Amino acid sequence: MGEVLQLSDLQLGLLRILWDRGEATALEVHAALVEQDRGLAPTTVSTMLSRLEKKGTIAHRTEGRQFIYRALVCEVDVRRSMLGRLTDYFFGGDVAALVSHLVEGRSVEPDDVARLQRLLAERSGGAEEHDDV
Amino acid sequence: MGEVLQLSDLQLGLLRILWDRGEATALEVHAALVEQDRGLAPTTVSTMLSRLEKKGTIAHRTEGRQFIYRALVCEVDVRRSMLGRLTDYFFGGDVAALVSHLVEGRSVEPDDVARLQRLLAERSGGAEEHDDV
DNA sequence: ACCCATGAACGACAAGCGTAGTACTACAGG
DNA sequence: CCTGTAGTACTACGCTTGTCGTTCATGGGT
Repeated sequence: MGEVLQLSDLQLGLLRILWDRGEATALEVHAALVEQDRGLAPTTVSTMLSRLEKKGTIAHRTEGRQFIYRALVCEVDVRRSMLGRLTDYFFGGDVAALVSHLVEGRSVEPDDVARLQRLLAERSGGAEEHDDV
Repeated sequence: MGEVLQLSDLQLGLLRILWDRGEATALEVHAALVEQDRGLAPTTVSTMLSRLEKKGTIAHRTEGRQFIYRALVCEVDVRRSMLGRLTDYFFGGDVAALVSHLVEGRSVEPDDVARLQRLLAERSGGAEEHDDV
């Protein structure tokens, strides 16, 4: 349905800030960026924000002379879309293959394994159908 | 420890071809691209290949007057690196969280769930240590 | 009524990507 | 020896990103 969104690091960073706080002025976004050691000039942030808006990813309303931005795409969608791309690319769209890869990799702790087992059990025992993501 | 590789779609596509066949001339790469409906001029492919080489991602040797390219990075590394980026970004580096997200998503079939359960069982019961990815 | 500060708008610029045409080189066949 | 041809090198162009500086508008304080 919606276009496949292809976001860069910085763009994702801006979005994340908007997701985290719902709305923010350009200056707030800038401040947040600075806090995460991402030091950019305020104007740079504004520029990025405008461009993102032009693409329809975010929008703003005006309050006094400040712009208050908010995201138009939700994190889940972006996440899904970017993950989907990777999945398609490296695993031919086979999500299970991707999961295997992850589980086989070194970075899953025993605790997590247990957690995932529980999750899968729920899933397979599953008469329950959740619609939420 | 190498640099974090940030590859675009097309770049990944070229790499994939090299990974699949080990080595290939520019023309072979072009042909392969065409086969996957990615119709580009041969010169475009060459250009891309050179740029990739300049960045150290691939290399070539000369045979006659043809260049035979091969990848200098392996698929596993690229996969890991790109996946890692996403994981860090969307799940704070928590691979298990990513796996949860995937499993909770709609696209895992019952068969796969079973497969994954087996995998996890192996993993938790696991005395066996495989080194391969 | 005037000036200043604050913040948006506009313009600029370098680098990298996707795309491709044209120039050059060197081997092969006559 | 000369030429055709195959295949790389060079150059170019438009577009997006990251990065800002500079200008412009406007509302608030004196």
